[in-house]
Order: sequence, then structure tokens, then C-alpha cells
Amino acid sequence: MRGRPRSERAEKAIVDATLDMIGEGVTVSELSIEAVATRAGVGKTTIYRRWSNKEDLVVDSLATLRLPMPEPGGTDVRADLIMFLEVMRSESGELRNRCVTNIAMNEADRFPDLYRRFRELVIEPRREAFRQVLRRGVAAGELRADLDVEVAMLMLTGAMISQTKMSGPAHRVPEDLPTRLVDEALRGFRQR
Amino acid sequence: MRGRPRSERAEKAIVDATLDMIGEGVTVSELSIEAVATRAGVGKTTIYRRWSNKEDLVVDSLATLRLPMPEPGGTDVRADLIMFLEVMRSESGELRNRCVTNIAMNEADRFPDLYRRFRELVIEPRREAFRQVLRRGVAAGELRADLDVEVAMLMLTGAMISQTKMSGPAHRVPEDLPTRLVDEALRGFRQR
DNA sequence: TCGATACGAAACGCAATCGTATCGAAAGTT
DNA sequence: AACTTTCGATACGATTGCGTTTCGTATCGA
Repeated sequence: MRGRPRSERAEKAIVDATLDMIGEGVTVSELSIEAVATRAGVGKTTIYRRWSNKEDLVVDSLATLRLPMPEPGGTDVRADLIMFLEVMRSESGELRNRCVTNIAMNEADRFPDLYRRFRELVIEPRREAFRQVLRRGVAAGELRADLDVEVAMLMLTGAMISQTKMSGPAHRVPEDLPTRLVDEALRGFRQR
Repeated sequence: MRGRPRSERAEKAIVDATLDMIGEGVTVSELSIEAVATRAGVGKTTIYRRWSNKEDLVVDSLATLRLPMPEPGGTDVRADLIMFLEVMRSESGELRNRCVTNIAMNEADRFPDLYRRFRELVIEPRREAFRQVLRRGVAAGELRADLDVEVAMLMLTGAMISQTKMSGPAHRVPEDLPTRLVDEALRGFRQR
């Protein structure tokens, strides 16, 4: 291949700018190529040479997100559940990781293809890992045999997600929320 | 007062158009006065005569939402909790009522004033009612004396909200989800 | 009936963003 | 050294929406 090769640095700067803006809460509709170019310190040409439109840019950018999947210990259900929620909590504090929730919650209706790819790539693997922790807990007799695993997962993750979204990027999710959530869920609300 | 009075019908049409569009998932940023005017069958003048900008229009429109607050029976905590979640579930099926979640989840970061007013007007009263149900349950000895009311509320409502957002406007939230959520929460996950 | 105000429609100038084109300079290959 | 491609910058016409103004008509109170 002849000619000047494409700049790796420019490409990374574009993707970084895109992810940062989405993390800040800019919707896909609002995200302007011009803003991305400016923020990345790059000409618009350089973006359009690589991606033909905004959605492609967003999809490819999100695909570069490599969120480390926590590895559950497998012996203590309580500890594993807290660990998963703690990952959600700490990630919510970093701008970049807010992409995940922002895309999942805000863009599902309007960009179904984007949402579907993102769901398969990021969300479902995590849900499955979480599900396995609960299943192991049931199998080990640590959790009720008739526990509704899907509902249990929804209660814990839904609480974290709602809290994250409601509190906004400025506020922090309380450090002890994962522990408190898991303990309340394990004990049950009812007096005995 | 002299002169032609302002048209009640036009005003209602404008507010309805605004709420419908928000319910459909149009963000406040995307919501254009021109689109509202067209949809309401009204001139832009008629809108600007009443509201000086988009945010005012949205705030006032949301303020007209009179979401019937369920009246808890006060005797059976389980029944009251299920009733609250059931209201959330059934409302999520109607376009108009999706305004509540759409605004609360998507616009908090970008329109903090709007979010604050909306929170005081719509969200907090409901949260408080929900909180009271749990408090009464504790006082009556039906729930654990050391129950973390805030965490309990977060688990139940967060689960409903997440499920609603994740499933999108097309899908329906399962009818039995409120019951399953409340029963799991009351029992606790742990084997005894 | 008359004067005041609201009505819907249309046009205004302004700003943002779109996707494309053009530029000279830079950075590679052959 | 010659050639090719990308670089960032800049300008382009098109489109959209803003908030304002103007228009002739409609609808009220006095």
C-alpha cells in the first residue's frame, strides 16, 4: 500500500472523544460530528474517511469498550453479589463507563440496531454472570430453592442502575449501597 | 379585560402535543417548538405568547400531569406495596405516563432545573407515600424493626423502573411482576 | 359597533450542523 | 526523488430550528 498511512492517534482520539461525550450524557441524536472533531483535535474529513455516518462511529466506539468482567469467587454468594454491585458502583463514578448505562437506557427506543448490538456485546454477558452467581447459590443450598432468579437479579441490579441514573454524574453512589442492598435482599423485609 | 381571550383549546392542544412527544421518547433537546406547533395545529406565535422558551413549556406541561396517587389501604403492607408497583406497571403501558420516567431518567443531567421541579412535583410525593407504607409496616411489626426503608424502596421501585426502561415502549412489563417482586423482597433470598 | 387582543400562517435573520469539496503540508511507499 | 494518500483547516450549499415580526382574520369586552 502506498501513500500516507492513517493515523492511529487520530483514530483513538476520535473514539475517545465520542465515548467521553456519550459518557457525559450527550445523546446519539445530539452528538455532532463537528463537536467530536473539535474535541479530538481532528478534521471532519478524518472522521468521514473512516465512518460513513454517526451511528457507525458510535457503534464502533462502543465496541472498543473492554469492561473488565469481575470473576466471582464462587464460594460465598453474598460476597459475589456485593462484588458485582460494587463493580457497577465504581464504574458509575467514571465518565467513560457511564456510556454503558446511558446508551442502554436512553437510546434503546430510537436506535434499536445500536441497542441490540450493544446488548449482546456488553449487557447480556454481565447479566449471565450475575445469574450464575444466584444459580450457584441455589444449588449450594445457600439460597432458597424456589428463588425467582430473574426477579432477584432485577431487584439488585435495578436498584443500582436507578440509583446511578437518579443521582446524576455529579453525585456519588454511596459506598455501602451494594452491601446494604445485598443484605436486605438476603434477609427479606418481613419480621420473623 | 378587553380583546379576544386566549383559546383554551389551543393551550390544551399545545400541552397535549408536548406530553405526547415526550412520552414517545423525544428528548427535551430534540423537542422543537415548530414540531409542537405543527402537531398541535397551532401557530408558533400562540406558543411563544404563553411560554418564553422550550423549558418553560415542558415544565408547565409536565405540571398538568395529574397522576392519580393510589391510596394505600394501610392494613396489609404486602397489598399496599403491590398496589404501588402495579400503578407503576400499568402507567408504563400508556404513552402519556412514560413522560415521568423519560424525563426523570434522561434529562436530569442536562436540565437540572427542570429535573428539580419535576422531582418535587411528581416524584417525591410518590416516594414519600411509598416510604410511609414501609414505615407503617415497621411500626405495625409486620416488617423488621431494623429494615432499611430507603434501600427497600430502592430495590422495589428500581426494579420496576429498570424493567420498564429496558423493555421499551413496545414490550409490556409482565403483569405478575409487582407481586413477584414484593414476595421475593418480603421473604428474602436466603434459605432458612 | 368599536377597539383591543389572539388567532394561524408565513417570512425574517441568525446559528448550528450536515456531508462534501478543496487546499497546501506531511508522511509514508516504491 | 517521485508518487500517493492522509493530514487539519476551511469553505461550501442545504437543512433545520430558533425567536421575532408582520399579515389579515376572528373573537371577545365595553
